[in-house]
Amino acid sequence: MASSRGGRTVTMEHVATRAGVSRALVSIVMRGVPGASDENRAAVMRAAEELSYRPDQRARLLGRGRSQSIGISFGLHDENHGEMVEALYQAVEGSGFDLILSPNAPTRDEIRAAESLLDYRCETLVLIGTSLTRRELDELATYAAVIVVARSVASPHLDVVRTDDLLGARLATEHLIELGHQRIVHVHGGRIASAAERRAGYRASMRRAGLDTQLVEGGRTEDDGWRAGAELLSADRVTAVFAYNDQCAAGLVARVRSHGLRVPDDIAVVGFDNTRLAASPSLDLTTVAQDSHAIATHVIERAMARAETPTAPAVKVVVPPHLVLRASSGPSASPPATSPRPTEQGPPR
Amino acid sequence: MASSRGGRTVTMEHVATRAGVSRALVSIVMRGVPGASDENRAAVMRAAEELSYRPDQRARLLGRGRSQSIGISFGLHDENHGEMVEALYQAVEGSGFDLILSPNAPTRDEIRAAESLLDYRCETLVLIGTSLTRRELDELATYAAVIVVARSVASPHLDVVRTDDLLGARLATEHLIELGHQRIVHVHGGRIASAAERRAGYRASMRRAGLDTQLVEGGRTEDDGWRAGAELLSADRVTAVFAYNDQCAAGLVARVRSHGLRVPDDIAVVGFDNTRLAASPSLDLTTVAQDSHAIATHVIERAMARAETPTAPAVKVVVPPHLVLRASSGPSASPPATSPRPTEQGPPR
DNA sequence: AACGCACCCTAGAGCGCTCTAGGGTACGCC
DNA sequence: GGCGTACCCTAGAGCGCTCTAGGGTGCGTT
Repeated sequence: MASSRGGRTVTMEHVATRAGVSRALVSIVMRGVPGASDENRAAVMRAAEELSYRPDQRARLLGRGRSQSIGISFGLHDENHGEMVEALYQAVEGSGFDLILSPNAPTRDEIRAAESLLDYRCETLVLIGTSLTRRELDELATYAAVIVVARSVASPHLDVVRTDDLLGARLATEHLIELGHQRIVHVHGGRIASAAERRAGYRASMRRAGLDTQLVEGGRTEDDGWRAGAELLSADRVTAVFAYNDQCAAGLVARVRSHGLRVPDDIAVVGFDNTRLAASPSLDLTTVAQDSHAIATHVIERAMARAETPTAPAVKVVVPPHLVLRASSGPSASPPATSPRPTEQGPPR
Repeated sequence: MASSRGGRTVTMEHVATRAGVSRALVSIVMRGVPGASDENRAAVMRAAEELSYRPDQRARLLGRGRSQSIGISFGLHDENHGEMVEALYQAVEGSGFDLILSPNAPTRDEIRAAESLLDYRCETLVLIGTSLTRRELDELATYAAVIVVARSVASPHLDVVRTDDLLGARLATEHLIELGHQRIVHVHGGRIASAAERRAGYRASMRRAGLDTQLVEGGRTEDDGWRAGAELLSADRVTAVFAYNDQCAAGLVARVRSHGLRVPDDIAVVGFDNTRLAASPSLDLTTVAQDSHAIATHVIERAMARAETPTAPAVKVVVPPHLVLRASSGPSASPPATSPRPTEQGPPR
């Protein structure tokens, strides 16, 4: 329609000519900075509108000395990362910065993803849940400011923004304790990012309550949860589980349900991350929610600060999560303690 | 490190100086085109290496007349889109084209996503599973070539690459029929993209087998499946279900299992899309797999062709899917045929 | 010796912006 | 009238590339 000037792209020059002003003035108007009369401003806007002109982002960034863009590396298949990315888009709004996405996936490793970001001259690299080694991260940090999200790294060159996993785990565990559960198992995440912190939180809460800890190897996927579920079924008198994350919890729930047990009546389950999955009616999972908006805001803030003063010492931000109560956790069906056989229903024992 | 030249970015100029040649020669070498002696080529490569120089992608694209980049709009939270994006990255490899991602999400609508792509002067817009109206699509098509993936649009301006949903639905349905099922319900997708085709495929297969069709309103999410599951439970003698997609199937399975029914013994289930979910051991879902690699290859091919001849008539490519057999489908537990009351329930027709 | 022809290489003009420097004007003030 | 000050506006030099035109060189031919 009023579009691309007969196939060719419309440039600032066209707008300038049409509005009867210089290119520079068009630039001023398009950037929304002061320095143009209201009349001309209107004229330029109209001309731009009529030609449906949109400034070329590449040229704009090139012309400006700096790129004002933030590169995001994220896991294409990780639902949490999706949430983070969405929050980042909201947080960056109106800051003048631009987000450039570079996904990593089984067939596209993180190094690759990061390099492509570097090629676009991003001032800052935001790596969500990265599994790069500290060495690789430090190397990257020589090319651009690096911000690590959702994982803790003790490098002096790297800013880190992450959820307080320890606190999250404590919230989850204490919730179960308050419900009267005593045999609470943690299906943990092994060596995955933040799994250690979650274990520590679980342990701390259990110890404080004078309860025995019991760990079962889990992981991040439903498969892992499914497998852990089998182990739980053969364990004795477990009435509650705190899983490494929602997906793991989902697999676990599926397994115990397939054995005729009820959630939460026979076994209460709490997850972590508050993914879409957790909210689904088939699961309705109590879980620990990361505050992705707060995290995103911090990330953008850090990214902009870094862009100004690249050499400032690394900043570590820890954001508290909160518990989201749903149906999967409930009071322990078993009488508080001492009774011999708490569960009457569960066949597998 | 050997990095960014004391904080400042290293440009072609630096490399040229260090290698003792002109900028133009560096350009030639970096682009890998003929026109440089082996000696100089080596010298430039070495200099670039030593300075760890990487060409600025923005400048490169700007300098070249065309952008050689393909914009991808995809659903940030849609697992299938993730698969497609990954396949696209593989397909674009070595073509000289670049992919630019722009996600859409609840807080970032598709128009927004597409516009940002336009700002980067993408030559082609690839819209995965778009829900834009045909009018909006045509409008977009005036700015750039548009390729619609995973949805059929009958516009003369738009290339379309999609899975043969009708065939997929037939594969699924006929599989269940061959297993001996007769009361096969389709939990459908309403007005969602490609839902109509899947319904049609289901109907066609059922009719051909002389069986009565029975539709239940489903949707794309687990919630939808969960709800549909309830309806199924109250329906009589349904032995098999073909669900709109895997997520819907998952919710449905969760529901029927929670009522003590077994999959596939009491009820067989087939999904669509072959998502990660379908492969998880807790589901182990028979499903229809889209051939995302074939689709991606076609998309890239189309994108490049479009970039050359923008005015060529629209091309519609339909890619056949295939059935992936897993545990969720199995022989019908109910007696083969002749039973007296085929349809006692099915209102929708 | 003059010419044709590869083959390398470089100068320099863009690409579509941004932004600094500086040129006008209009107005208020002494 | 001279001067300072605001305010608009424009020329033009980049930003870091690409790519066309054209300048050498060396070598084989006539």
